[in-house]
Amino acid sequence: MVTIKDVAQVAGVSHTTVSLALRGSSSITEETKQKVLKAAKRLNYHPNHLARSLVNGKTNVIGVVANFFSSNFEMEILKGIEQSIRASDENYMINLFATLEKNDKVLTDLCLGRHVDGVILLSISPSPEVIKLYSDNNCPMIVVDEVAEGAIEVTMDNYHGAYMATEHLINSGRKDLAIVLGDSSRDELGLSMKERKQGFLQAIKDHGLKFNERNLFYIEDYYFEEGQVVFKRMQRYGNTIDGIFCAAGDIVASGIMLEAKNDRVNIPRDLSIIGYDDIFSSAIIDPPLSSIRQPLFQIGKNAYARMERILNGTEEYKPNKLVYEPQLIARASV
Amino acid sequence: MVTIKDVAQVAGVSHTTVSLALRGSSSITEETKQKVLKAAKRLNYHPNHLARSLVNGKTNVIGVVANFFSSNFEMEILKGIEQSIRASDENYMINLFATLEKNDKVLTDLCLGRHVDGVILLSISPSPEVIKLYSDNNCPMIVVDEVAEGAIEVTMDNYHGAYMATEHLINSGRKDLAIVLGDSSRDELGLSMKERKQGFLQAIKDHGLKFNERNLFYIEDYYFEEGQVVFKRMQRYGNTIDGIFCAAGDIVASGIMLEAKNDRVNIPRDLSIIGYDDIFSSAIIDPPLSSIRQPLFQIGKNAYARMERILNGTEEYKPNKLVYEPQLIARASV
DNA sequence: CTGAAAGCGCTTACAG
DNA sequence: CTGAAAGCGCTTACAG
Repeated sequence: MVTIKDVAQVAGVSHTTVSLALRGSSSITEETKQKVLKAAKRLNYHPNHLARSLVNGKTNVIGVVANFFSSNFEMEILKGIEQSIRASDENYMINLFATLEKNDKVLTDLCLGRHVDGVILLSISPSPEVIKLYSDNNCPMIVVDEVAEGAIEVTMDNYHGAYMATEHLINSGRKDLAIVLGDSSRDELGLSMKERKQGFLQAIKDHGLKFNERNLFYIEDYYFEEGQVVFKRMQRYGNTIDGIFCAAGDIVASGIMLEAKNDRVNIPRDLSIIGYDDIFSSAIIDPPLSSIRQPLFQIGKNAYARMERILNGTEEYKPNKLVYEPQLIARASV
Repeated sequence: MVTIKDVAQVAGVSHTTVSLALRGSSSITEETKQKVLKAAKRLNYHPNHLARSLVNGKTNVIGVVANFFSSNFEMEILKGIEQSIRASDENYMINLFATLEKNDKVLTDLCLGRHVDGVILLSISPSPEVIKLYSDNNCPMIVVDEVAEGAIEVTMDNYHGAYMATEHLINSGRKDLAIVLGDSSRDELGLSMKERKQGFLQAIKDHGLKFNERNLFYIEDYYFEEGQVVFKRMQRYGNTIDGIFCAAGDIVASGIMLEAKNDRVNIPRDLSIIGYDDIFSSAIIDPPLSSIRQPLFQIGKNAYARMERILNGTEEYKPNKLVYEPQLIARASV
């Protein structure tokens, strides 16, 4: 392994000079600088990032933490982050951490173990202790889609989205509504699901309808197949459901639709359904699926750009809240 | 920031002892060990990973490099990797690097800058120099979906997949076939696209048909919308195309189908189409899209598990080749 | 303009 | 069983 000392030896200077020259210090002659650069090139020298970070106190990596990265929500946000990285000429690395349980442990280690300069959490809810830890350690934290008093909170108006979706069902004459919620944390509903449930219930109430608790369904992993299972569960008792708000998203909604089709249930004649996320396929399935669109790409893009500005000192780190608005996309499934 | 010395002071021992105790050295009394653990806990001590890695010479991170992570191919592989991580009790971190150009630069820096202990490349083709660099530095490299003589190569039989797809079209009576290729590298076709093209042409030849060069189409970003554009391009000249092999994947194929529908072209009566990847929505769009399925999830799972075994010494790192077989999923679009 | 020294926070022989 | 010392590869005052 070639180190700064090897370069120094070849260039015939001290390793201090190499360090200075390599980072373009103005106190180095153009001549010695060239010597150093040439030697570095010849030896194919690359600074050891660990050593550098250890003394600098910064790692140049931004951590992105989520329960998983393989679902549509995370994927769209990642797309935005990627685009932002490309548009920038800074050089932060993105470190993805998938963590199902023990969030606090991972987050604590990320910060205190000096793995990252800042973090972006996706649908992860940090405890107040962790938030304080980050704040005490000057490690900026942007939390997307969850509550995090004391950090930068970026949320979508899920209440409003759900309200619109539900109203859309009601306006088309549906009366016996069901809701499908996603519950990946396995103990408590995440922020967005909580809000969607509230929006759904409120819309029902505001329109003088009643909600039957039996019409509350849960899925866990946001898989297509879970939608199929949910539909079967719906059929178990004398089913009078005529409208489904699939708050768990379009993929699950698609599964419900396929099973409904197999079961000769005509959508939207016998049953209306609306999803969430407006994924690309929703426009081309049969019938096209109504949905609620969220600006996930933008959110990812902005979150990264902001983190970058905070880390390079262009913007001050100041905990606050930012809410994005969803949009109803009405299609033939309702 | 609390360091090992702070813990030592509180525990009333030397920092050496702390280091030993924390990692469960057998040469430490149970008593002092407890003292140390208590002190560490009280101070909320977390070892600085940078310092630790610097002296260990290993980082405990595995780099996953791709052009982007937001497409279906990468997503499915990521799913597999995630599952593998969860099934394991080792503690490697996954570092995702998205890099459009200058692959070699990134890869060199990853290795020489000691960012990672090993890398998994997705559809990224490393130069022979880089492969040698990794090998010289004892940094294992697994390359998925590309050529990499001297590293572990994991590929899918794209030639065979394309051949099956094309034959499927031909068997249903199609004669004037088109192919849509993805070309994200912007200079040379990637391995899988090259192979798919060959399989396609060979099948045509083997069945005594002819290929019209005009029927060769390219897209760049694997976007749904590009499929729509491609279909419009197909319509430009007196179109006699009656079968499309969308080697660029199901998302693009879906775009083609939507545009065809809008144009009152009946699938499969007037036009057959088959995609690649068998994404979840292919089963529910109208009509259901034939496709070629690849075991991406398995590939991701196995690649990670293997890397882990190599890094912890359970398996020897030995460059070789592994080929996975694709599977034809016939649906109504052909 | 350049170099010797100290230090970042850890681990690992080596004494005792 | 425990501690003093050296060292990982770098950067940053501080002299000269």
